[in-house]
Amino acid sequence: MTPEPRALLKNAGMRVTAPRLAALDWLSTHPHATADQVAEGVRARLGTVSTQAVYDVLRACERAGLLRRIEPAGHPARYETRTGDNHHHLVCRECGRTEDVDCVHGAAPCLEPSDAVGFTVDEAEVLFWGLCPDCRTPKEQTA
Amino acid sequence: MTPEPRALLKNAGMRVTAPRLAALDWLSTHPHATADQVAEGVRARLGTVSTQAVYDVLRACERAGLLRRIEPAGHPARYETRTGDNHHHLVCRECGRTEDVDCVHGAAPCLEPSDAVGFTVDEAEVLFWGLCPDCRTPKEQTA
DNA sequence: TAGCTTTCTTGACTGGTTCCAGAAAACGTG
DNA sequence: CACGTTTTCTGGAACCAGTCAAGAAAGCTA
Repeated sequence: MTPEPRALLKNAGMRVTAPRLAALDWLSTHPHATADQVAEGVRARLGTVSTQAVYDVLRACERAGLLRRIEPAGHPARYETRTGDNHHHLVCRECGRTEDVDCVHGAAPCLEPSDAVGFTVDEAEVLFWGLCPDCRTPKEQTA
Repeated sequence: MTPEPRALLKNAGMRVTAPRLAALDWLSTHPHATADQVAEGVRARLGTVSTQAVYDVLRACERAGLLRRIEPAGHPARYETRTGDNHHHLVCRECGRTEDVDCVHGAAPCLEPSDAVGFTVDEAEVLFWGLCPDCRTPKEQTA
């Protein structure tokens, strides 16, 4: 996956810009990063990049299906390059650390609500909430 | 459910205040309302109530287990009096309208992640995303 | 490389929510 | 039912992630 950021962008009919390459590249090695973290990673490679540019890049790539965005309640959004499979996530209530969880029930999990009351459902999102090993320790975290 | 707001508060060891009663009462007939909507409902009954008071009431009741809070990505939080059973939700991407969905797989659904990588999981949240009947019509919504 | 289009920069701004201080009210007692 | 204590309410400022706006600077096509 993420065979080549440059190729991914071209295939999606998007312009190949330095911030986009840097963001995709960095996310491929740092999954589940926040916009802020992506900005840092991109800046470490390119120098100055505006916050706005980072948000634009992330949104453009998300719309093109190159990135998937996860928005755990109470935490800033996170991004990952693993798209296509609707895998699930494990989120730490404390620090927001996010990990992948493969689907429990085969490929398409609880994808079908028992009663959609007229809704057109296009996605089932499953989030597992808990504490990561670091935050479970009795130390006094930010709480 | 919501047998008696007053009794619920007492049982939880909480003080019985007018805003709390009004909020609980209003939510019992208007599930999945936002904080703003609760504020309106409460004010319609009591007159002036500060926004802060509403948030405090909601948070206090949430902590006491009297209310459950749902935070769909990109939409303000919503509250409901139906607690205890970990039922799921159907959310409209457009307007944020939220409906209950009973668990597909018996009582506890996909509650067990296949691999928790050291996390202590305490909740599995399932959100079904789609469009509600009103937003699915070909009209030009906010898109 | 001319030229159009898309993307980046800068900076101000928003909405939802929380924090803070002080004032007011509700509770449990006697 | 007056008391002191505890808790909540008020009003305003602050917060954060994320967005909007204008213009400048790049990328892509010819």
